[in-house]
Amino acid sequence: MSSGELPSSYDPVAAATRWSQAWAEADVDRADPARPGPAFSVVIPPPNVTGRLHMGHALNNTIQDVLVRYKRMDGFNVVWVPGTDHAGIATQWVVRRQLEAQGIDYRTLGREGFIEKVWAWKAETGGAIVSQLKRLGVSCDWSRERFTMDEALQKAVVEHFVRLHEQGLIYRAERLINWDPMDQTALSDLEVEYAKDARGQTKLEKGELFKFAYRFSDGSGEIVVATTRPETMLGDTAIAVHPDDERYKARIGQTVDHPFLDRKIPIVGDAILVDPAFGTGAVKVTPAHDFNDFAVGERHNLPKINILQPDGRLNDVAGPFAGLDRFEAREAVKAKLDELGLARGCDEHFLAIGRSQRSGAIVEPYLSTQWFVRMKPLAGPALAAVELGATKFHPKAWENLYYSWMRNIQDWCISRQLWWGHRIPAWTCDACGKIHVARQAPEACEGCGASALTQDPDTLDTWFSSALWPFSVFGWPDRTDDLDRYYPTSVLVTAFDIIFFWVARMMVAGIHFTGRPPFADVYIHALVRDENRQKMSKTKGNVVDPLDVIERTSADAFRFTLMLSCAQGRDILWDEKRVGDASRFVTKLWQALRYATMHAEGYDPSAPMAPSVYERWMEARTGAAVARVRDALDTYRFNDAAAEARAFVWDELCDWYIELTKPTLYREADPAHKNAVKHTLFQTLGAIARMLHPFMPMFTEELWHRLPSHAASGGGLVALAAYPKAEDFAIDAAVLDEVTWMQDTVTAVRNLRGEMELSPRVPLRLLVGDALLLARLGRHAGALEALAGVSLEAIAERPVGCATLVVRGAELLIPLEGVVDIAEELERLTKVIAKSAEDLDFLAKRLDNPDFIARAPADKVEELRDKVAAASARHEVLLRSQARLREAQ
RNA sequence: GGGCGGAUAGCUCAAGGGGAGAGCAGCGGCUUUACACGCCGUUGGUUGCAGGUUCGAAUCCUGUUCUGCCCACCA
Repeated sequence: MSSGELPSSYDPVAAATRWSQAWAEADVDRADPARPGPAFSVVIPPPNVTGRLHMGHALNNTIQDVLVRYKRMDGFNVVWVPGTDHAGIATQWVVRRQLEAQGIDYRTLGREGFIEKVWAWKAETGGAIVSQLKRLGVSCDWSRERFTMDEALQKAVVEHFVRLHEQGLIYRAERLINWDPMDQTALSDLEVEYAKDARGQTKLEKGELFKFAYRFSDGSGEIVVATTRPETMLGDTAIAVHPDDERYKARIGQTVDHPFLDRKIPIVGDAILVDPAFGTGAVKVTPAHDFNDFAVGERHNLPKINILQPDGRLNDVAGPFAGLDRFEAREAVKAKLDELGLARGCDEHFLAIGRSQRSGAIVEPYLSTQWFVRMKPLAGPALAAVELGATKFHPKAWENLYYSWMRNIQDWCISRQLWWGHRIPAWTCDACGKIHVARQAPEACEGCGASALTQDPDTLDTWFSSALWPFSVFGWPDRTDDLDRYYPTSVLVTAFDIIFFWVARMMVAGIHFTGRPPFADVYIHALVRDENRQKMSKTKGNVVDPLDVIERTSADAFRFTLMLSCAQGRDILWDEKRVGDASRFVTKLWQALRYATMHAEGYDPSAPMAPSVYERWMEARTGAAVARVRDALDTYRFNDAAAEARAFVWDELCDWYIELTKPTLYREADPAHKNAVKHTLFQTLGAIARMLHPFMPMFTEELWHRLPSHAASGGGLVALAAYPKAEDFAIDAAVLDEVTWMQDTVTAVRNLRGEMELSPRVPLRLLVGDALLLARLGRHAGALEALAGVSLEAIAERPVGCATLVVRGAELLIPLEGVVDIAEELERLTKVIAKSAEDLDFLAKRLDNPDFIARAPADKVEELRDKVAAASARHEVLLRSQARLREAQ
């Protein structure tokens, strides 16, 4: 591209298409295990195939892209695997609703027919999130895109299931599980959520505690129980009391009659379940419909009577109530008890009600035969991996959450009564009922030899396949070059809300199947909330669409905003205004480039260069900035990295260096010096393009190619250029000191102008008495003229009526005749002196403290002595000036 | 009922034992030949509160208040 005349503003839309094409042509994203360099591998947290890009995705993927681009430029063999998750329940729902909208009941299609519809839907709209991701400018290796229902990944899931089963870690059992009566499927404990009250604090909902009496079979009175779910009394098989409760102790072993059903119910003593102080101290026990009661049933060998159908209606066991919905039945049972004179009142009560994460239906504890993973033995090594530091969380505080979950882990219910998902690799013999778990459908029953076997109709929890993601995407269970080269992965970037669902389960599966934890680092990032600290959600209507933001601004500005906001351990409060800040930064940098290109003419990288102290200063500052940005990136402090880079560009390059180049570039000057100035400008901008590329990939590519030095430096894409290293830049302490001194002088003059409200147009003279000082300052005459509007002059004798500046203990005078009157300067000086006295006092007091001298480290004492000396000298100079000024008055 | 964060300028956040910083907002100057999406200068803080440790505390310890979150089977 020709560098010619630069447009006055950056065109993000053109840049996006131009550079994403260029990257694709150059195979920038493409990973090749055969290439050299240490591996840096990342697997994307696969978004749901039903998903649309939201702020969380944008943040999550920008972070990964920053890391991936940084490491790629830094010589690593990088792979970033993208993909999507089949999201069993969510996807089945979406397609089901779509069919319903066309008047089709999905069940009429049959299993095969429905699944075909899902695949058709996926082919048509399922890739939306992928193309949305691309607009962020992320550099995933799209040739490796995976879907958790891909054939290869299905094979991995089968292997996962079969091996765990062989090892006795997967079992089938009748248990009380969480049942969603709306979707009619089992759920894991994690998929059950509890409502939050207005404050979002507690999760109790208003309900009632209904009391009713059971009459003893022998007619010797009644016992009153309290319940929040009266309808479950149809499944009661015991009444529990505390064994030490004097009221009921003697009743243990006796029975009561069920009022509607032909059933005698025993009184049992159970110290674990019963709190004598709560309710009536007697608890009805329904082992088939309550987790606590189930445990009581196990302890006392009680029958478990299921009163529900899968759809939440009562079954035949419920006798007169059969066919009623569970909530209708509740009222009917209460009415009936009342009618029989057994109701004993009702108290208001607050309780936790579990709802399905997906459907929102109130979850029912339900007796059912399902598949489970025995988690305890699997959790041990996964726990140890973090404890021993083989996998590290950033920020570290999240390890606590991981530990607490892993240490109290329960068995995982993995079967789902859904059609869409990984089918369970288990077959039941039609003849004898024997169950076969196998990689392929068995030819014949191992028990009776019959050939008719039926595959388990259920599918697996989506997370059962996600758990394999870090190695299934590389070809596991086969041994592949990818697996050798890229597993374990380097870092997992995700939000805290799926630490249990996903991170913990990947740790478990990864260690169990490969012997190694799946990632070295886990970076947990923040949630993006709205400006009122509310979670973004469709129902609240406060969702900000990342694509809208990109359209209004640019992907580069958007990404930079996210990174500037990305402080560890804090949520991000979204404020569109901040994208404006980032856009201004893009513009600022663009303008700096414009300035550089304006002066490109005559630049010759092979011609002689005569750099001044300012060129060497710029180089040194660049090296320091590179070091700071690298350090921040290496420790996942993205906000610091972005802020350091911005401060460097704005405060050092633009506000100082570019201004310092003007006297040289706009006037006649030594050609070798001019050449060096241009060289430094281009070099610095080139370093900035590379430094910022991970944050703003398209803009920096544009910048890189527009640099007049681009062709000369060999061309190529910045995406493939080397990330700058601090050691590439010479850092000379004397140079830094010299320029800082000049800057202090300029700032002192500007400060005076500000205080005096003197326009920069008003020329001032800067008088120096000391010949040595004058010689030194003389080297910066051009800078002082350009930046502070002062001309240097030697004086033999101090003129009357001068403003005084003290820079590094030296007195500089500015004659005020005809500019401001002496009284005004006296007033200013008095303020300055007051401050100076305060400073000196503060420092001297500390030095006067004998304890400080005695106990503080020697270097701190020395440091303070120097400070006191400097402050004291400055103060003296100021006082003398004041005295002289008073005389002059 | 357990556990984990957070509280610093008007706002959003830095500083993790040595005179509290940035961006935005505010105020006062600048139509300076890259940029008014700009430049220069500048106001603003008893670091939630109360104790303690230390020569020295925003920083470490104890308590406390507010605030956000996670886990848990109280009928």
